[in-house]
Amino acid sequence: MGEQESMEELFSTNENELYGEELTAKQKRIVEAAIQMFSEKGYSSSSTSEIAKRANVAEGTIFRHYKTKKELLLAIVTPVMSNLLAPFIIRDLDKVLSQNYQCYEDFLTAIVKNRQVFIEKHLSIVKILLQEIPFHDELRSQFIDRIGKEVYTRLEAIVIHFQEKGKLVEMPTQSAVRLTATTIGGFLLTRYILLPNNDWNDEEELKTTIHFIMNGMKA
Amino acid sequence: MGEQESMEELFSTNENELYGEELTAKQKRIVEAAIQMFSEKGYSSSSTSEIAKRANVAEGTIFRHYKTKKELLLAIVTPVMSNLLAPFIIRDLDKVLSQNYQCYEDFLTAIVKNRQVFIEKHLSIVKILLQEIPFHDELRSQFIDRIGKEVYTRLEAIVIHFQEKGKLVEMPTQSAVRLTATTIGGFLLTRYILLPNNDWNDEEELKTTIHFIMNGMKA
Amino acid sequence: MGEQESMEELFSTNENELYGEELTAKQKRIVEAAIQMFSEKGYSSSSTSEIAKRANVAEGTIFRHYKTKKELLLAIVTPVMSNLLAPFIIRDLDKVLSQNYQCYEDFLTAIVKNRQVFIEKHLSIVKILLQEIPFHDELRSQFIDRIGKEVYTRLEAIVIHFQEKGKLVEMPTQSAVRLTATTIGGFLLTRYILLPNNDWNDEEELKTTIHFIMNGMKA
Amino acid sequence: MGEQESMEELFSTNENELYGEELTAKQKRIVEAAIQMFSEKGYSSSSTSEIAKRANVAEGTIFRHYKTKKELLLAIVTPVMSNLLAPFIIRDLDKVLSQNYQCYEDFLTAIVKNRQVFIEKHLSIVKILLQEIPFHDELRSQFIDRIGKEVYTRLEAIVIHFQEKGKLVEMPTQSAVRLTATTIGGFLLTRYILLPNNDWNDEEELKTTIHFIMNGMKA
DNA sequence: TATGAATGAGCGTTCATTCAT
DNA sequence: CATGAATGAACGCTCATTCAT
Repeated sequence: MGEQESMEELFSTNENELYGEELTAKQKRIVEAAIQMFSEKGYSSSSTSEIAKRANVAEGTIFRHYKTKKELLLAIVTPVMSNLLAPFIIRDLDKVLSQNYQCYEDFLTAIVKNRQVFIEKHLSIVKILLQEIPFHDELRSQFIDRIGKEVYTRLEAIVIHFQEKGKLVEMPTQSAVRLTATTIGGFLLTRYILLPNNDWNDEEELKTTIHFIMNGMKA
Repeated sequence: MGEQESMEELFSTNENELYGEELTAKQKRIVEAAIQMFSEKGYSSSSTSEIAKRANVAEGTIFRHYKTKKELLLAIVTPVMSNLLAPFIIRDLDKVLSQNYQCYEDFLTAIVKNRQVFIEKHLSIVKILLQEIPFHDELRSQFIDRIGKEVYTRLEAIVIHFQEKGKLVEMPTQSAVRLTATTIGGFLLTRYILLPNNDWNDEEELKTTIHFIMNGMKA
Repeated sequence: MGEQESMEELFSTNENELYGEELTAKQKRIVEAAIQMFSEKGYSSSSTSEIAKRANVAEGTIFRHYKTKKELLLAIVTPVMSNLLAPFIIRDLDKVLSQNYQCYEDFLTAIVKNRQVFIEKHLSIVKILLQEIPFHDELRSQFIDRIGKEVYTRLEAIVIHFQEKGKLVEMPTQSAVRLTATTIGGFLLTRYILLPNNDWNDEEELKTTIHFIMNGMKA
Repeated sequence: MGEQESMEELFSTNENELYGEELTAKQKRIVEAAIQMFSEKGYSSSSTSEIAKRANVAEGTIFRHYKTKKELLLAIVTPVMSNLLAPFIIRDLDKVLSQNYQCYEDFLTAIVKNRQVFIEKHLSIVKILLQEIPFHDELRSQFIDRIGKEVYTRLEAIVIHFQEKGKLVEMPTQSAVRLTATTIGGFLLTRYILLPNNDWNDEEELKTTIHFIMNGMKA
């Protein structure tokens, strides 16, 4: 109970502050219009003129706040990217590791649930991020170098932890990490991007997915 | 043994014939230049004038062969899409099902290996396909309706087959299918799109992945 | 005398307001350049890029004010079309009819003089209008349905009026109208379009033309 | 009677020979397709590629027979232009003049009827000619200098002839010519170009028109 | 700070014409 | 003689960005 709570806390992100209070009303409208357009038609097929129209703002106003169209993209996408995998980067992650086996399942469950809330809230932006990562070096390097690697390191630590306890099959750590990550990632991708229109029983589905991972990694 | 061979045959695609012999030399150069550009900068950030330049062809020549830029995209991407998941659509898939447990692993192994060859050969196009599916209704509906659903039906048949034999945990069929599909899909995505620069031991990795699925789905 | 004056008033058009005051300086230059080009080389042989050059304006500027090249054409041509035959549509035309025979000649004289002033002022545009009517449904239907038919009705009323007074030969009304209209129209066409370079004695020519009509329609 | 006949002969044009026998089957199809397109959408909005398509001929074939698109236009339009006013240029026109007053009406009637047949046969080409004359110096100068002036001279001779006989009002010859020419021209223009869809009683209408001219020119 | 008119480079596409087959 | 692939200039139009107000 107390554990649950503390974990929830652990991974919580104050989403209200993705973009700070410093955004003016017009800026907010610009950002919202841009998110809408970018996710609908893609970044490079969206025109600043239509963004301005949807935001009910003069075209020049966009460029007062964001020097270029690309800067607007980055302003939208980087905070989400930073926060998306934030829970894995938290310092006291280690504490979690010191807990017992059941808690590993709980840990996975909690983290996935938490990320689902986050993704649901920022689904459009997540889509934009996935779309644009391949074409913008800043995004890609930030994602891979800063975020991907950190997450990998954390997950590696977890896996080693459980492998040492003899609870996980002897497989290359890298594979174990990848299997966990891609299973969860695959689930989230399917759930929110590929087949969002299926009628998902989220509770059930999550349980199954975690079970599948645990089973798969067992000896 | 003989089985292996026949299966290999079963799933083989004559990649040389993705685009028939009917392509002229210039057409080939156009298609190649377009593939290069689309995968580098994305479809809508690629200009027909630069494609022409790279193909060493007059811009008008592109439009003699493809009425529009979009038609060029589709000409590149649809054959790959059709063939990508073709092995799952083969009629005598059912025969495979009548075989024993070990053969299921073999079946998965064979199919993944085969798809790896295909993907490696057409990696750029696969990337383009993934990028553009969200923005082109023709692509999306073709992918989901015609291909996705067929594959799902086949995989469902396989899963039910093994569930009936009592070899698979009692989980919702849909989940079982999704877990298999997303695990393999997740592996391929990671292997070729997200982290292609890792130094992968493909043989080992595949074995682990299959094992993981089999384990995960066991009771 | 006083009558003459009031009639002159009756048919006067404030040509200064063909295009309202709302046109900016650049817009005026665009419109003028377009009129020049369209009348010189025809609408579809005039390029927006050369119009821009002649107007000393960036090409994009044209499209800020007129969504398409065709919209530019219509913006130029429709006000002239509306005003060209406007005098025939005036409500109190009937009053004119209640006057005596001499006044009919005066009426024709006044109307033709008035239209000559208008045509001289907008000659280029009238040429464009005549050229483009066959190829633009909006123009043709507007000209025939809205304007042509109204004018016809008015002229018909006049002719019937004088036929009832026994002053005109018994001919099919339609023919009488056509003869009047085509005689005047033929004169204007010859005067301004076909042989504008003849040295015309306008005063004399008009008198002769009216006399010709009056004579021709007499019993 | 014999007179009538000889006049009919006088003005007859062997329309079959507008374009000589030397046209190959493909050339005929090209010319026909071009006439269709030019009159539908105008010369400069018609593309050689669509003309080729409609003629069921390769695009290159057009340029084998006509060096340029413009040459094709001229090949279509000049024979019609030459023949359109041909009757006025005939040498023995003078003979006609030596005849009496009734014959003048007959003369006008015969000439108009004859030209109606010609126009009906080549209506599309006449339309093209009218459209394109303002934009092609060759056409305009040929029309004005060679044809217009000749016709004018002939008509002038006729008018002077009748004025000398005291049968026509003393008006400037130029005006008299113009009135005749524009009345007939105005009729033909209205009949075939402006309001071809009215249900015309050609016989009646022609009689009225001629009467109108005769009346108008009487003292 | 916010505007929106103005820009001119660049877009996808069409064009009349050429020429090897 | 006929073809149609190839051309590259020119087309109408859109774009991200600038800047005077």
